[in-house]
Amino acid sequence: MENYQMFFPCSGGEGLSAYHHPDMSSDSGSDVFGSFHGGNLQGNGFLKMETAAVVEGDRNSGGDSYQIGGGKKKGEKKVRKPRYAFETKSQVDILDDGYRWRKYGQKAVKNNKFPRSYYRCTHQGCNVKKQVQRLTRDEGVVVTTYEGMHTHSIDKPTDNFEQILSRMQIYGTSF
DNA sequence: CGACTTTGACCCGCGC
DNA sequence: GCGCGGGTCAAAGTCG
Repeated sequence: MENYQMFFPCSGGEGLSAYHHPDMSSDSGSDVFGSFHGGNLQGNGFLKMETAAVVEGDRNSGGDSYQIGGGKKKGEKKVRKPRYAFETKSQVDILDDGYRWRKYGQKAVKNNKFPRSYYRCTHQGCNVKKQVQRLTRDEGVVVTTYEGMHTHSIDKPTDNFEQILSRMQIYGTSF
């Protein structure tokens, strides 16, 4: 939990640099994930994004009255906050996307023997959460689920991953 | 000394 | 109503 940074930003730029965003000016959000499915990152095998599933889509994600255990629904009928699940092939659990995350919990999942970690953006007024879970079948696959959207600029300049994050923001605001 | 991780307990929704 | 599973809080500890 100390040298994950070495994997990602600059040193591990190979995997990230492989992801070339064609021309993402402001076409359409759906095209974003189209790129993900295209498997542009598979070139290296170090980092690969394949699945991007939007579980929930909602109107407000930034300044909603988020209450703990108040009205959280995970069903498909009741939408609360947009959630984006990314299946990422990585050796490390922590995917440093440039933002600052603070771990606030860790629970063992029933179906997985690996615990799921809960992270929260440490920026003020930013209620973005993310949870990282490793698959039991493939310990090299990490599922990162983002919840909410960042209302601030990126904290740390990461090579090209920043652009990926930008894309995610664009896609998120579309909802 | 500040920021962050760890870990147990608590809370809540849901199924039985 | 109870138990289970999942999500979050908060105190204490750790690291830079």
